[in-house]
Amino acid sequence: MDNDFIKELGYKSLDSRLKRVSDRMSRDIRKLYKELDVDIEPNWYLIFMFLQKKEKCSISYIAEHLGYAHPSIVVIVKKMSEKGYLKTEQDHLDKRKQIISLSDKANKLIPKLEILWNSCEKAILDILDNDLSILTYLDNIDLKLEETSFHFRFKQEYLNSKNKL
Amino acid sequence: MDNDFIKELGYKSLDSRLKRVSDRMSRDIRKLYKELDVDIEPNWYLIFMFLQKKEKCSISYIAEHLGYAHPSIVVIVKKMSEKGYLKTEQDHLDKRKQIISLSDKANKLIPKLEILWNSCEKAILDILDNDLSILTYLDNIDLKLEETSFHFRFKQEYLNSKNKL
DNA sequence: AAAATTTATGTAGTTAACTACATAGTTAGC
DNA sequence: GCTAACTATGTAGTTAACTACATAAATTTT
Repeated sequence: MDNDFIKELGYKSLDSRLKRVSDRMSRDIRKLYKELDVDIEPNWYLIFMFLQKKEKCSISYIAEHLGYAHPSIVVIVKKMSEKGYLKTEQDHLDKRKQIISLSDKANKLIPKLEILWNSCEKAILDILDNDLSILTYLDNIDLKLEETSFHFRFKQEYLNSKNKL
Repeated sequence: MDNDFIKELGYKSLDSRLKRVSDRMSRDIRKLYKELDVDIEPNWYLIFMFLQKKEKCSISYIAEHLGYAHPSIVVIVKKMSEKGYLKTEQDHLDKRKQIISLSDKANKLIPKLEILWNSCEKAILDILDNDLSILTYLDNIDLKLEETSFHFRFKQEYLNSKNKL
């Protein structure tokens, strides 16, 4: 874009900037999934991959390790189960827990999904010009926000400004 | 987070990673706005700032220069007008167009908002460790996606993979 | 000058995240 | 062993973006 106001604002609009990029990417991913008539939602890929690695685990375990709030995972797991991609069994020791795992249907589909995931990966690598150092910056942001939340930082800066007046 | 699966996936989950960071930031910004009982929505700041610069312009002009779809702007402008922060008049030459500008109420509030925006800015600068080079990477991603959409890139990679089989 | 196309705005419904709240089961403290 | 606190899951409603469609006005084509 020629006159991109958000870009012009620089770091001031960092969150809008990040949101805009990720929104564009997920929109385009969704578009191709639709075109190819894939039966799964784009945002299920993290759950598929995580369960490939972990095999069996509970909803809150998934939420914690993906860094999402648990209701987000509850909703995705519900949809994936309805489509037959997940098996759920109750934990015998702790009856509150649901033990989630991939179904046979999921395991059969995964090779096809992997072609899709790998293509997406290549497209990402391409837009990054094979330079992965942006990840270092993202790691650092994550680290800083873990240390002290953005809410706290923002609030402190605000209170400082008020005191100076 | 100790075991962060999204981080572990690296560039493969770039879009989820970007989304997660921006979501966290906007959530925290919203939280402080609520705490301080500010009468405006966090995502209005781009419109306020843009109209400070442009003074008068149409909805689609705003949409184009912020890089959003027009209905997003329509909705925000509607809410801001209802709260009395925007004036709208019909363009005499082109009766389809609405000419939008900041109201007196908006101009009176802006000094207070600027304290907030500046504090947010400082917090962002702080999490970036005063190193703005992440912006260069984002600029580059924007540039690449402008050249060739992510949808096209992803599709090409997918078709290539299919042909190789 | 009529018809076709394009542009500006608006509306309705979708998505993927969230918070706040509810409920049931588990663990800890006394 | 009862009560209180915590944990796992689930539900309802919110948010900010979107697409698809609708309509009216302006512009272009024929």
